[in-house]
Amino acid sequence: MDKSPQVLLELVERLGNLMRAEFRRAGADEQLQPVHVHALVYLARANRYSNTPQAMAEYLGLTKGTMSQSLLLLDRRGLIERYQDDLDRRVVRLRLSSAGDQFLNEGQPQLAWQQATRNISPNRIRNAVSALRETLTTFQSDNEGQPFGTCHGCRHFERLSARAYRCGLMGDRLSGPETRRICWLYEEKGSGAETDDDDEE
Amino acid sequence: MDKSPQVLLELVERLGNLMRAEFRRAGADEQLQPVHVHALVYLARANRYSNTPQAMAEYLGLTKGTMSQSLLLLDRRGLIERYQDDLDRRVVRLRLSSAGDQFLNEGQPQLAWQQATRNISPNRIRNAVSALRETLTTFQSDNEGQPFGTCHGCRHFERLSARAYRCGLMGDRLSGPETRRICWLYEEKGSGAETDDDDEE
DNA sequence: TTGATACGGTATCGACTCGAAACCATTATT
DNA sequence: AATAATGGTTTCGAGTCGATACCGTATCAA
Repeated sequence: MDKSPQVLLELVERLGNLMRAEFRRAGADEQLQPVHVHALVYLARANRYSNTPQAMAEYLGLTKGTMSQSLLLLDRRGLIERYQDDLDRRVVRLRLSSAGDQFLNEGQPQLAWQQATRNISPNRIRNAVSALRETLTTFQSDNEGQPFGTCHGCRHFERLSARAYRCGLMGDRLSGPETRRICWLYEEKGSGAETDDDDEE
Repeated sequence: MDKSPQVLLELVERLGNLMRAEFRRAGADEQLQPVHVHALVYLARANRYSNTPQAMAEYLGLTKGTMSQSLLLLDRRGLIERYQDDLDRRVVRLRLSSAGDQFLNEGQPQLAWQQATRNISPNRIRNAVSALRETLTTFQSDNEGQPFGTCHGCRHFERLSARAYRCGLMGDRLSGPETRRICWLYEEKGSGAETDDDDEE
């Protein structure tokens, strides 16, 4: 019996804790809690379908009520902007304000992590990524959570031409950069979880 | 420029969040917050030098004040026991009560994780462990955090004979199982962080 | 058209987290 | 013996978080 999975869990948790502490530090100037920083980071990475309170709550593992609270605070602080969706007027859409954008660029919450991985070869990192990604997928399909992936590897992704893409589920055309953002509607392509080296280019 | 480190960070955080949610679920019956469950898990793994509020706070990334609160709660719920150290009467020592032990065995907070890693080969897990461990070490030496390792790989570890061990720092003899518990006083052996396959046997 | 129902989001409540700072014993230093 | 350092506790206030009730909009069925 191998105890490595246990050890891996310990490491993920520990690193997660440290990053949370790091986020706490990064948000201290602006009086932000770690979860707020995390929300901003998410928002900076989310695509057009995923910038709603609901998707965000799902991603961060919070209830919509709690999420609403946090968004209220971020709005008060002027770090995000809320606006109504034209098609469905129940839906609120979110975007970083320029202040929020600036906060992320200046505070660099993820810098400490970049530093921490500096000694590890890209190859080893990629391997770790692939292993953890698989773990995540398994975990989520066990617990019917939302997947949250990028177009690359999504079953709805369609390539129209060399540089034109499209989401088959929503029917929209997508720009190249947009295909690399986090999407709520992501669904694994094949049935078997075949992930060989599907990082990103 | 490779974005893998960024992706790795995202994964670690996401998995960390999910495990936190899992801990929340596991503790719901007993009205425990995730951090309480985590504290119990830590206590079950800590060695004789590391079962104090201070070490625990360090490990979980909390201040001693906050830790004191959580311990109060766990004590009230009868999941841990506190007793005084004989040598230094300022020091409080902690142990799982039988109820706490039972909670961990029944609730199996880590089971979901075990499940999630079932499809990944031991070898890939070991590689991921090694990469993350190195990241952790670098991160900690960047931020002067406590290392928290096991005897294996610690500079104070001494092997007296085939089956007898000793901590050179504290001068105590250690049983085999005890050398595999988490220790607060851990210090990396060499100067270069050479970790090839130093998991555990 | 008109309900009934589902859905996205907000408001309120209570238990709890968390850092900061003050505080209390005990131990170490001088 | 006085002073400082150390391990823990207490207190405070802002905020998290799930649960629940609630509001407005959309969808579905007659």
